[in-house]
Amino acid sequence: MKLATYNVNGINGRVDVLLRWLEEALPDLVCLQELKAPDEKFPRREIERAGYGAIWHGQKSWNGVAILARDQEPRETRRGLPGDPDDSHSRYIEAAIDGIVVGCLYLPNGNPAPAPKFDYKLRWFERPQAYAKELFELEVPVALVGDFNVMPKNLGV
DNA sequence: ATGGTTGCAAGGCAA
Repeated sequence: MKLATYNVNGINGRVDVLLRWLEEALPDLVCLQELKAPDEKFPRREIERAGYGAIWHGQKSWNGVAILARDQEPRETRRGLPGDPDDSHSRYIEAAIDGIVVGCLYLPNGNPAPAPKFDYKLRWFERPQAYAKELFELEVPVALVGDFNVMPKNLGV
């Protein structure tokens, strides 16, 4: 299985490139971030025509995530992470496809640091970590994919 | 120290 992730920075501004890439790369599963479009403006038809089923969690102007599956419909298992009912950002969507649970994540950028936005990022980070433990305990195949906005170590810059 | 880019959407924000 070929699983890909792509921060599109605007699904409608990038849809031609996305379709060309789907045709060339033929990924089985695609996690998209930064749709920057509300649900009703997701280019469902174009993506269907390219041979992909899709689920999406959009938002006007910012954020927004989607999962595409080649020749099938992703079965949505969750939208939004547990732990904060007031979270209005569309940053997580999850589906079951071919016996795998696929989580598509777009973690806050958090720049600049230090600043309130960075604090927000660190707080937000707690929920995917807690939820990942829940998923792990299910002992089913899971792929958590997306734009984590994180580096493996401090470069000291 | 400043200017440098892009997308959304209609001015400024987020990245």
